[in-house]
Amino acid sequence: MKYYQREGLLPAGERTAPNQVAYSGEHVQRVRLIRALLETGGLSIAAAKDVISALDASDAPLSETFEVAQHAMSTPRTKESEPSESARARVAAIVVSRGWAFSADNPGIDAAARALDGLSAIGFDAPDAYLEAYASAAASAAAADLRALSERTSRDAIAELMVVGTVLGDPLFAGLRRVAHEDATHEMFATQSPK
Amino acid sequence: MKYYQREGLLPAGERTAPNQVAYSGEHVQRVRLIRALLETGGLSIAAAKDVISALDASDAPLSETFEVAQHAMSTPRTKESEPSESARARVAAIVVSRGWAFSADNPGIDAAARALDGLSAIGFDAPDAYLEAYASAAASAAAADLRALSERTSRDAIAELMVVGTVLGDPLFAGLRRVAHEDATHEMFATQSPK
DNA sequence: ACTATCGGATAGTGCTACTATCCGATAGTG
DNA sequence: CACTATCGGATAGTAGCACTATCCGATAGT
Repeated sequence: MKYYQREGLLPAGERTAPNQVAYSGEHVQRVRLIRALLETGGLSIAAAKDVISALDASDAPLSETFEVAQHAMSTPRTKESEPSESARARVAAIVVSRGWAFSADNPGIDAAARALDGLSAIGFDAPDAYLEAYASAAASAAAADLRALSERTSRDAIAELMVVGTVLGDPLFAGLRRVAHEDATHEMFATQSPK
Repeated sequence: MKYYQREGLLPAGERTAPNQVAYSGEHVQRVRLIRALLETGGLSIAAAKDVISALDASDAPLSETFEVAQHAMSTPRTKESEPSESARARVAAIVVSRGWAFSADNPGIDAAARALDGLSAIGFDAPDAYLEAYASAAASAAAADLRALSERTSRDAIAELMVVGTVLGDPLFAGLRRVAHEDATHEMFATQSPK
């Protein structure tokens, strides 16, 4: 906690006396947020710092705040190698066919392309139907994110949800997909008894 | 590379002479797979080792192989705290309402619950519609995974795709969701010029 | 006055994922 | 057949990250 303050993640508490500091409920919430970003979102301290300072910069335009969140997520813990050009083209093709507007340097393209490269390392060249299913799942999730955003009124509340939702949406999906997998395999290997 | 051999991720090459070793194309595929697991999948060396030794254990039952993959993904880089009981209940309710069969200790439940906790740390209590959207996205992805599996014939090929697909499906989705986000925000902030 | 506690600063720790160096032996070359 | 260059293998060292422990001076309470 003193460590987080040092790193600039957590503001100092309110001075009540020269050697006493009081922490409000807001601080507690902030700590929870930091831990969620670090543990659940898998961000590094540096990335989390970028995210929370974007949250606190209430005067920055929303689009900029969003970019910070996108960027924080693509700060990998281990260095990432370049995806193959064919995988990138594959992803771009699927995305274009869905009519999405995107810029060529969107790091999501590379991230998806790297996943495709990994799959082809075991000889699985993802068919269009597979990619389409994932793209459509991603579109549904993104649409849900947007709807959630539109229900908030204040600029700060929108910025917060935008940033945190960007980071925490992935683990939310990942967890649910794992449960869905278990359900699917229950049917596949009917050997184990259900629930 | 020698490091990977030391850690048991990569088998030794074929001896051609007492001090010469030849590497086949299989080795380079294996290296690609390892790097995909580590960099793209975000696994630790230890988790990747579990995964690849599960792949090589061709005689283990498929359900067991699958569990190894599930477990490897839930080996976090930073220690994870317990999710709140209410968030767990929330996830369980959504999952039950979809009629999924799952065991109470499925780590996906906790992962999703932690994400929910993080969201509520900024005052966002995910509405049912939001969770439903993510659950349905997860179901579609899981179904696509299953279909891909069913197109492979040999037991080894199925095990491989099961394990690697479990690990790499998340980053694939994550990348695509980020592109979808950019598309969505393009419409939201019509200030920047498209493409 | 006296001690106990607090905030703040500095230095140290444990872990992970590599990387560099050394060494003895063999492969290729004249 | 000698000589050097290279190779695999083993051991030790490194860099970065996320903390954690210790010290210190000052103030709060008795």
